[in-house]
Amino acid sequence: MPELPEVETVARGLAASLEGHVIVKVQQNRADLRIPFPPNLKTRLEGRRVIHIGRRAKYLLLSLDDGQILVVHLGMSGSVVIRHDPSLPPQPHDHLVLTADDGVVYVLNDPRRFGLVEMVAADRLDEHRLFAGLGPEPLGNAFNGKSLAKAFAGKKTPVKAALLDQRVVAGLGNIYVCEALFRSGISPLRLAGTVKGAKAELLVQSIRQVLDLAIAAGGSSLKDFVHADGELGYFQHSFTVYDREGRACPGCTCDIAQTGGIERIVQSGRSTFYCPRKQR
DNA sequence: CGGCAAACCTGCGAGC
DNA sequence: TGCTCGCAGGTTTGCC
Repeated sequence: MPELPEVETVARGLAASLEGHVIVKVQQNRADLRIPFPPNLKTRLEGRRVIHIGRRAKYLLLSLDDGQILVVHLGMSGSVVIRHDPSLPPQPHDHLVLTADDGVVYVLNDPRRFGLVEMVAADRLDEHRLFAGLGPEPLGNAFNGKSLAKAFAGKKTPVKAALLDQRVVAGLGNIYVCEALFRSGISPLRLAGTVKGAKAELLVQSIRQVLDLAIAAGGSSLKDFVHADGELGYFQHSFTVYDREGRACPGCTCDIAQTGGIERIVQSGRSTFYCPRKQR
């Protein structure tokens, strides 16, 4: 489900409620998601205070008072929701349930189980296998036209696939890559190595813009994404190309009956939505 | 090494 | 109504 804006939205919602509180009870309902849960997770979490909640790429980071970080990835279908009424019945696919010292309950639910939970020492986070190869944060200072062009240099893969590569830039997924490419007027079929100079700079600005707007909208709620507080994001109403096959391209003045509007193609096994007239 | 398809798993909507 | 098929926001593996 979630790309960077959705994970950022969840992190902010959790921070507002859970930061500063002690985890008093942990209920783990299965042994693994994509990978096994950390051994002795219950023992390692109970009694710990959550001192900070942040995000790196698409990973939620819950910093604990013992120097460890609880790392959570939501995969395609994961969510973390706050359950203020602990008497509510558990839902299918509730895999991990944390109770805080104020009685508030936090539930990790993930039907497809593509997500993961890991425990990492804070001072070793960057060298951990999940984080060691990650590219720069797209909203950070290290990400700019020059650095992106450098990461693209010599790549023969389509720019769409290159932007989905978390080693190039960390946090983009299928939706926001499609949207950013549309904003920059770059065809998803163009080879990454040909995107440089002013084009690379424009692409960087397009990525930043679409992520900023999506975060301000609380992310995108397609099927099942909800904020930690249960609210829906609404950026899906602002999609220009994603999931809009056959619809008019905003800014295209040509006749949609003749052009067919937004097109859907498959690249590396995943849907790409774009306008072949505006994106070159 | 680079690039792509397939695999992991469940749910849902479309179409017959 | 009920079935089958295809597709879904991610990442890793293994093959060419």
